[in-house]
Amino acid sequence: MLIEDDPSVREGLRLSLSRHGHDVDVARTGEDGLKRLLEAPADIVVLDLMLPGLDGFEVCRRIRAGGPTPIVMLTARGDDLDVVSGLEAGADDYVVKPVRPRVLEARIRAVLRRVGPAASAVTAQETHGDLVIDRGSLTVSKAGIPLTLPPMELRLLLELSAAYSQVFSRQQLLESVWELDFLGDSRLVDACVQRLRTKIEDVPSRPRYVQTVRGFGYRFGPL
Amino acid sequence: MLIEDDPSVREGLRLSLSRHGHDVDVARTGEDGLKRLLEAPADIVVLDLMLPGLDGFEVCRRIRAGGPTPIVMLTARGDDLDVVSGLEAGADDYVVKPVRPRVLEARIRAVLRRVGPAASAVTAQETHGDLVIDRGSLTVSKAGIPLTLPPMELRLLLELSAAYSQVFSRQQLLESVWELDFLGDSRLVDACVQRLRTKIEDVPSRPRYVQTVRGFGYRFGPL
DNA sequence: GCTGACCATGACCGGATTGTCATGAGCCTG
DNA sequence: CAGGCTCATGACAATCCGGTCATGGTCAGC
Repeated sequence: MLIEDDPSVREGLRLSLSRHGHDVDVARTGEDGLKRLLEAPADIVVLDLMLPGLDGFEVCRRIRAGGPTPIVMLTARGDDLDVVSGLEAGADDYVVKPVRPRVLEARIRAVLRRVGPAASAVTAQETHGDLVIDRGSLTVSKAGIPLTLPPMELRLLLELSAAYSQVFSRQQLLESVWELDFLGDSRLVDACVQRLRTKIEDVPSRPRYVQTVRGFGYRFGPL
Repeated sequence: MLIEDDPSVREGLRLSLSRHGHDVDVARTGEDGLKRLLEAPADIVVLDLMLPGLDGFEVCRRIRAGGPTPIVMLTARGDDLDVVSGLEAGADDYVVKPVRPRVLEARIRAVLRRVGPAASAVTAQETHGDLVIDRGSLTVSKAGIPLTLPPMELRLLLELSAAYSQVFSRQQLLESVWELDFLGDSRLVDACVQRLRTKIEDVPSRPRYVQTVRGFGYRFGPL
């Protein structure tokens, strides 16, 4: 995943990385990058620091909070201080622009070589505020306290959170979570959502995670 | 382990690294460094490229051949080509002199952070609380007392503990542990888990090691 | 061939979970 | 402002699920 706002740099690097055999996904902003990473985790992230909107450091910290995905920072600022703070924000390497594609490629390989074997063993977990969802161990914890969710509620949560901010109709959820194709109306989903909310929300009537979209269905994510 | 021939650079870096809490061993030549690494393996090697005698690249390759010890290259030559060949020789990072101690420190930390968890996984022996699993000798002991586990229970334990905290469905376990592809339901896995628990758990009804994930399967690891 | 350990299977039980329903609150629309 | 639709809430009984046990089969070692 390449997160870079400058179109010429972006396309140049994308081309070069593709040529070296990488399957490259690109994002223009930090928000966009984070969103995509939730949907499709990447093996490594190349992250520009100077981004519109969310700051590169912040993006780095959030990626790091969400999992062990390695990060190579890419920036025009080569101050010692910048390098140090970049690495301390959780980056695995820090490369100063202008960068030759060959060098970036070599550094990416060095990081991937190191990470490679371990990466698969580490569980993928997402963090949303004080809610942590670990898809490997199928555990959910809130503010550090582990929750034990019943199967259906857990499946519902996994399904919703996998597609962050996407709206699901009840019909869709009945099919994907319950594997039923139900004809007609059912309040089944409502009931499950409700039970889930009592466990993961602070104030179930003012949900922060599972939102109701009146007339359509439900959605995972903040307002 | 710091391998550097220039006395002033060597002492400067040694001081700075010590101050940051590292236990630094130094060597003046590549031969010397390699010899010492055999006697006392280091957590990481900082390696100057311009060495008398054995060439830095060669040293790097030999260290790499000997094990997964991470290497940070340190050199005055900052050509793109040098960087690329240094990384391809197996270095984890490549730093160009003159280097600020803080920057080197930050880069060392970044490499160690990444390597840390993997390095300890090298041994064939895992310890989980008072339970020790040795994959080499296929022995398991609890609180120092060796246990003799029947084949199936042992295989189950090895399989589950290999992917720490990962959830396995009964179906998956039947395939990976029993090498059956069973259609439909069977209490086989449950029964084996139960027998295993009576041996490795203090309180089988409150397991610390093999957890039930209701509706999904089993998992090795704490809640 | 005998013996004992180990393994697979099925039945059963208790408790957690779930789907349904009735009721009431909340929100748009006319 | 009232009506109607949508959703939240709480209760309840049927169901599902996993733990436990008893039984019989298989295998290795003696």
